Amino acid sequence: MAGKAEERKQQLIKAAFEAATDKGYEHVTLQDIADYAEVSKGVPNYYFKNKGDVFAHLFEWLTERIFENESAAVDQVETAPEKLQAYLDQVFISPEENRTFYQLYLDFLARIKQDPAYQKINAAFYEHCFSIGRMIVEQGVRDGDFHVHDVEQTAVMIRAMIDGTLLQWLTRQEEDLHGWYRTSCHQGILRLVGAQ
Amino acid sequence: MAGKAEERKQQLIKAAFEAATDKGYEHVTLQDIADYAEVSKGVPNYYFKNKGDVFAHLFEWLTERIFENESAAVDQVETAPEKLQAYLDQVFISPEENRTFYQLYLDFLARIKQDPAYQKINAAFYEHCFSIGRMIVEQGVRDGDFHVHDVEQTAVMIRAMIDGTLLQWLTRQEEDLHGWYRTSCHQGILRLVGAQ
DNA sequence: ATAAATATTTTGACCGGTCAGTATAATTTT
DNA sequence: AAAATTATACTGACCGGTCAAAATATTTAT
Repeated sequence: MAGKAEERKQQLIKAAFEAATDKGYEHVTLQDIADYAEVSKGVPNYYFKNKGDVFAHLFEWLTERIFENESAAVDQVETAPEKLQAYLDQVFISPEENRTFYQLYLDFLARIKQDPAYQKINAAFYEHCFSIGRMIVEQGVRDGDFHVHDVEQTAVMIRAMIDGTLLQWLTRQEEDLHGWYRTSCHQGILRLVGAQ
Repeated sequence: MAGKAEERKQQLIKAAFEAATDKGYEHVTLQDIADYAEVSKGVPNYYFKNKGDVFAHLFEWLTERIFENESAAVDQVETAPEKLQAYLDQVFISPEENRTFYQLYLDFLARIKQDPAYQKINAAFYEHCFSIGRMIVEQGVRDGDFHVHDVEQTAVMIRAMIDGTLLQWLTRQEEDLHGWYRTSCHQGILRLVGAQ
């Protein structure tokens, strides 16, 4: 059945994710993916065009999952400042959880230039992120909590702030900075949106 | 001579840089480096421990060059707002020049986790960047142009803003966004530093 | 219901090719 | 000539992708 094949694909994507978090994206071989999924070497090639195709699907899965988590977090509170807080709490959910996800995301970012498929997936992810930011800013302006000239620009800058902060936190492997980066990012964004 | 060996190393690093901008970091082989330097295959291994060592030196060279350019730009003007402007003009100097440098930088960032040597080089680069930001913010506060509570935090957030913006611009390969990102980043930072 | 036929999925050996690193020979420099 | 440098050939490991055969599931025929 088609459902069965889809399940297998999901299993392989999950295996690729685990292999990548263990060994680092670039060192993952088709054999690794098969091993982690507990199937034989030929299986990944049976369900996917090639290795890159597996990773493209993983990238898609990863960005969709990040977006869904962020989106769900924002939806659970009412006011714009609360939504912003919830958004950032989700982005900086915990050092352990963040690290695997965003390290892998960074691996993909570095390869976007080479692969149009990655580019497309990332464009969709950005659009999703911008939509969260736009929604929060619009509501904040409407409620008089925020003050901005250009909602779209602000939404884009909010994501730039988040990505830049996460990037720094990831690449400075110093201890304990996680909480500091979360509050710094929060305060920075509050300034971006002209909160009082 | 020691100077001669240093020159050769520089030639090889330059070759690695050109090969990487042409073919993409991950596809560069030792043979490529030799070819671009117009020497034979054995030479890179004679002057460097191994391939990773060549790239570590390239990373160092790259980040130092970025920092020097930014630093020089800032030094050419007087006031804090002017320095900020000059800083960003240098960061967003032109789509073509930026793209090769920052694409390669992004490649390195993705590999920091795997390689302590890369991590160290990047830590030094960040420290340099923060020092530029700190200096501008301190002067701005002193002159009454800027208003911030925490200079250090602001310096770090300025770089996060820059990196996040560059990252977005790089990965959204849409045309013409370069100028828009420059002004957006500028306006965002002006809010971060409490200008007006 | 059972057997036979067919379709799908899985296996793992294998191939072609790449590449980092090595060893040694040739060349240049001192 | 001795040392340093460069050129070239080679090695061994690795890996992506293929494929024929085996195993399993599904359908059809009796």
